Amino acid sequence: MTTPTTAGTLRSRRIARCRQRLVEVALPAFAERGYDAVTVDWLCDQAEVSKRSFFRYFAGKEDLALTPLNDVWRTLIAELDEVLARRGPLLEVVGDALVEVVERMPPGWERPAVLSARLSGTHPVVDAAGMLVCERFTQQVVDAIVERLDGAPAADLSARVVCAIVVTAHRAAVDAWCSPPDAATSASRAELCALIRTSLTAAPAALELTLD
Amino acid sequence: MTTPTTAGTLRSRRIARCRQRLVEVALPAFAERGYDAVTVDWLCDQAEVSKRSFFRYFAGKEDLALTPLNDVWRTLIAELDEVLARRGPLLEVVGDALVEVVERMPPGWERPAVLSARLSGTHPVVDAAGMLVCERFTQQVVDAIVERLDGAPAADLSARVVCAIVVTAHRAAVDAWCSPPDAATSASRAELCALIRTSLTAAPAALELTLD
DNA sequence: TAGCGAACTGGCACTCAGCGGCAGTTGGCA
DNA sequence: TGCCAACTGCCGCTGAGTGCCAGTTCGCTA
Repeated sequence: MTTPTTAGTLRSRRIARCRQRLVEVALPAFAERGYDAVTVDWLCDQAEVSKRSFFRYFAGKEDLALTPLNDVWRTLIAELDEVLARRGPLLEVVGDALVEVVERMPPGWERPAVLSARLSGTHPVVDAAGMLVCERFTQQVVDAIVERLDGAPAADLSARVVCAIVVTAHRAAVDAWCSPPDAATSASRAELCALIRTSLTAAPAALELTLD
Repeated sequence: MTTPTTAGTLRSRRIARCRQRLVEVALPAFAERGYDAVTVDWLCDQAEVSKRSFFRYFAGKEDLALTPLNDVWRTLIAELDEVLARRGPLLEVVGDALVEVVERMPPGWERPAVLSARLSGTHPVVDAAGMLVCERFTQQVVDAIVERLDGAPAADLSARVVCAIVVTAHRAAVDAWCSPPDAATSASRAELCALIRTSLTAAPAALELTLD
């Protein structure tokens, strides 16, 4: 679903399968019975994984709930070096890279992603965990940019602001994407990519927004 | 510290004093012995408040840890109607309002605020809780703006982006403000306000940041 | 292809955050 | 003065997350 099960050693594939099994059990369960009503113990029972292992695979219950969405950011982080080697306005470079990563998510990613996004919208605890991952992403970008544009004044702040805009555009796009009632079955990733692109291009105009 | 103890009914003043006592005990303890090492039970013991009441006064341990910083956002939220009645670019309006709120925080606010900010920098759990409050702020602004500029295209997204920039500028300013080793005793609120203003005016230039 | 070492695993018991229920208290107000 | 509603403390519970350790499984090397 979120990690191809056909690469690496036997061991790492087994882990990937376990993680995947947990995600597959968890997200529909969260949607049907409620996030709080589904306990980690129950999930472990269902997926036949010990609780101890659960916390080796996931940083916590929220991490599990956000796996599909977080995978996007984690992939982006992993590819940062390559991304930041490109030329052009940072906002475009990062924004484009984000869209590309979404386009490359494994087949079948959409359905859990929608469930994950909805959970994030309704459960602040989950939402917060998602923001944390975005924050980690921002930190990486800032570090890389500061090192790269060593002398530039306020490169640090600029990088932060750019990331904030990208993250905001992404959030807005995902919100819109997952809200139609039939999104879980019909939302396409092309749609999401289009939404992200629209938000990204519309974002700079926000600075002109004036009251009265 | 964070709420004047001289207003409202006897009852509400008692509550305010309890909250304050807890904050006063907690923040230094977190700083000295570590956030995780200080348990809620211990804090309740020290402040002579039952655990049950603790969770009536605070949304959780992180909420307590962030009280000084969160108070800023909560005040801003409370005054939103008045703030959004002003004229001018939204970014300026909201940014200015934020600075004004900081300026009006009660005397002695600085020291716990610094401790709070440091905690937020070192403990992701705390940081996440802080972002959640900012998110709540953003949501309020978005709702108000959408209602106000009913017809405007993408008013929703624009409001989000503006808030994201304000929040980012604030974060950057607070980071810089609390990092000198002697900040806990010497950091002044004028300094913080200046930092926020600088970040806010520098932020729009981020859109121009270009690689190579 | 045997076997060694490292990495992983499950199980158990534990800590701690946070909540629900309830009976007792307190303060606001008529 | 006395009533009512809001608040309080206490008890016990659930569930997330961790530390420990002995057992196993896999990958690698000879």
